[in-house]
Amino acid sequence: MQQEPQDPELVWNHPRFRNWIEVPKAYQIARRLLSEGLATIDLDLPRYDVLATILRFPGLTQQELADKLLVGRSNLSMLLPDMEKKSYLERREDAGDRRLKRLFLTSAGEDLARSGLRIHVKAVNHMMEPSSEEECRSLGEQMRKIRKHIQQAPPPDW
Amino acid sequence: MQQEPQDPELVWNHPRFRNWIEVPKAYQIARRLLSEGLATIDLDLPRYDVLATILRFPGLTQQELADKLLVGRSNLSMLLPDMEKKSYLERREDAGDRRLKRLFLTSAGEDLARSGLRIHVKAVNHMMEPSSEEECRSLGEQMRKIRKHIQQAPPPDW
DNA sequence: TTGACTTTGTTCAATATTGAACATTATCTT
DNA sequence: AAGATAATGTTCAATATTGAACAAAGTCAA
Repeated sequence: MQQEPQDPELVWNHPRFRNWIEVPKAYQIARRLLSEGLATIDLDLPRYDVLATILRFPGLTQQELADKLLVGRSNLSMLLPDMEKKSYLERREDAGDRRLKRLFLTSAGEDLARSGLRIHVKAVNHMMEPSSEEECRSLGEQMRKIRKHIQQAPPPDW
Repeated sequence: MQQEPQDPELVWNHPRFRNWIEVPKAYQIARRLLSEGLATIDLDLPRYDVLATILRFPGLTQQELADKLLVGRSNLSMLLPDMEKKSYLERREDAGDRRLKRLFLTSAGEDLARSGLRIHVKAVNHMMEPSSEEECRSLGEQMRKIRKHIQQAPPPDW
C-alpha cells in the first residue's frame, strides 16, 4: 500500500471527510441533550433505549434487542436482570425454543417508556427546530442510505 | 404539563423523529467500521481521537482537548499518562500558566496519527460512496446547523 | 495585599461496554 | 438416532466513561 505524504490540512478539507465529521459532533451533543431530558424522570440512556425498543417490539428476544440497539448480548445480560428486579420488564421463557427469553414491559415500565419517548420527541423537535421539513427528510434519507451501504457492501481493505 | 395518551406508532411516524432516529444508527455503524479499520494498526478509537486532534492542534491543553472530543477532563487524565508512557505524546507544562499541560505528539505519535487518519478517510470514502458530492455537502450543513442550535439555544423545559 | 471565586488537572468510586469462554438448547447432516 | 454445528444467554476480566470531591494555580474586587 502506498503511503502518500499526507498533509493533515488536505484531509480536513477533503469534502466527504469534512462533512461527515459533523455527524459525530452533532450526535454526541444531541445525545447529551436527551440524557439531560431523561434525567428529569430519573431515567438514563441505556435503560431508555431498552424500554423504548420493547415498547415498540413487545416480545422480542434479547438477541433481537441487542441487534436493534447495536450492543453486544452480554451488555443486556448485565442490564436486564437489574431492570427486571426493578419491575420495569419481564423476561419470559419462550415455550417453543427454550433458549429464548422474550421481553415484555410491565405497566410501570410502559409508563416510563412513554414518558421517555415524550422527552425524546421534545428533544428532537427542539434541535431540529431550525430545519425545514424537507431538510429533515433529506437528512434521514442520507443516513438510511449510508447505513445500508455499510451493512451490505464488503468493508474496504485497509 | 399535559400527558397526552400517546400511541407509540404516532411517534415513529413523526417526521422529524423518524428521520433523526437514523442518525444514531448510522453513526454507531460507522463508528464500528472505523474501529475495525483502526484495529489493523493496533489503534483504538479513544486513542485515535486524541492523536488526530493533537495532530491538528499541536500544543492544545487537556481542557481544550476534552472540549473538542466532548468528553470529561477526568477521562483524559486517565488516558493521557498511559499514552505518554507509550511515547505517543508529551505533556509539557505551560511556562505562563502552570496549571496547564500542553500536548504535543512525538514523531512516533505523529506517524500513528497519520496512519489513523488515512484509515479514517478510507472509511468515510467507503461509506459515502453512494452519496453525491452535493448530498454530502448538504448533510454536513444540516449537522452543523443542528449542533449550533443545540449549543446556542436554551434547552427545552422538559 | 487579602480573601473570594474560577480554572485546570487528578483521583476515586460507580457504572458501562466489550469480547472471549462457557453451558444449554436447537438444528442440520448423515 | 447420533454427532457435528449453530444460536442464545450468562459470566468474567479488561477497559471506558462519568461526576463529585479535591489540590494547586490563577484572577478579580475591595
